[in-house]
Amino acid sequence: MPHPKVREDSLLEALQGVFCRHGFEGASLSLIADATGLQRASLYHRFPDGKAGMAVAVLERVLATFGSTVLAPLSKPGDPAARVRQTAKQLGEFYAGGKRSCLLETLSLGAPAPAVRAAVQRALRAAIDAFAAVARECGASPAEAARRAEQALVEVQGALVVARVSGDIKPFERVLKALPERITGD
Amino acid sequence: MPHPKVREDSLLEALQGVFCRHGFEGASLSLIADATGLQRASLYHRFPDGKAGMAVAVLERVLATFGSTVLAPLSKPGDPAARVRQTAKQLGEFYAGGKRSCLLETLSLGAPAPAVRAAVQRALRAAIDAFAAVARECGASPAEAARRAEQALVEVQGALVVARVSGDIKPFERVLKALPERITGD
DNA sequence: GTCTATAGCTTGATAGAC
DNA sequence: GTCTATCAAGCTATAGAC
Repeated sequence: MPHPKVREDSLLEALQGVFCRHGFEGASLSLIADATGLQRASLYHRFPDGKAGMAVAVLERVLATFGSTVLAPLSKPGDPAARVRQTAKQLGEFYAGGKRSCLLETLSLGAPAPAVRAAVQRALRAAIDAFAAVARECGASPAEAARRAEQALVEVQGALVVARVSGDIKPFERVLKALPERITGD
Repeated sequence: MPHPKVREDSLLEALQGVFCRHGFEGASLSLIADATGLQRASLYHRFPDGKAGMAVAVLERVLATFGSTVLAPLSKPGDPAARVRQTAKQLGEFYAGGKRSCLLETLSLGAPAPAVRAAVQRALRAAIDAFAAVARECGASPAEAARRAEQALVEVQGALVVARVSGDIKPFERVLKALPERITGD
């Protein structure tokens, strides 16, 4: 593809926005066409598997960028607490300070295609594993590390939902601030 | 209405299930008709405002039953911690042990009608206020009580999302177990 | 690689018989 | 109060020109 009208990256970014705001069933192709600037037929050329293929592609790209930006500090050397603080900061940017919903939530609603479900689960697993690895470094047992990582994910997801419903991002900010101690165990 | 084919209560219960699983945009009238056993036209007779009216009716009914069962222990006399424990137990049943999503989450996705948005916000506010009142009884300042109540809601919502994505209800069970100390402050 | 055009179905909602 | 029948508009997806 020498001259795509819309580059892969901005295409996926626009797709992400729509899936983020409307979920899988709510993301109609008209909405997607408007957001991407491509016609329906062009979208099917880029994503032969249709809407499900678009969702999987978005999830895979998010998993990649999420890993290389948000989760990257977690697997670097240095003080664990400082690394988690850095990741908390990245999380704040990734979710636009709490104003953006998480694809794992929005794309898991309804009856998504099996490929979408699987991609969502992979992404959640990756995030949990990354947090758990840091907790282990802090001396937690495997079971305890998993518990802390899951709790961290629970709080982030919950804060995003509460923020969407209430319009109040303060709970999200508090969750991010408390994130390091949730992982290190104080 | 002397002889409705489907009684108001079971009608709303079926509606709740569909909105719960699919959200507002994903809950099509065909899905709703199948779940309720009524034809589309009959649904419009019962809910002249259409799908938005159905969602609001479900939210109002849930707010009522939620208040009279789940939140009721919170406003009774007696040991605050014991009352929150009772509410945690009720929460577990209300959300089917973590296998059922929360309407506040599913109905806030997409671009719901203003009336739906408002009903969702009212319900969230009622839950937060009920928890905050107990926290105040335990000696928390208004600001601290609000913080604890919001944190409790955040954890419940987050655990339900994680449970839906991963199929693992253990984080939800842990959240319920920790709920009393979240409110009382230990 | 993108487009216009269209197929075929489903959507939310209404009209009117019973 | 529920139904069948229907509407216009929306939907996902495809065909084929450029």
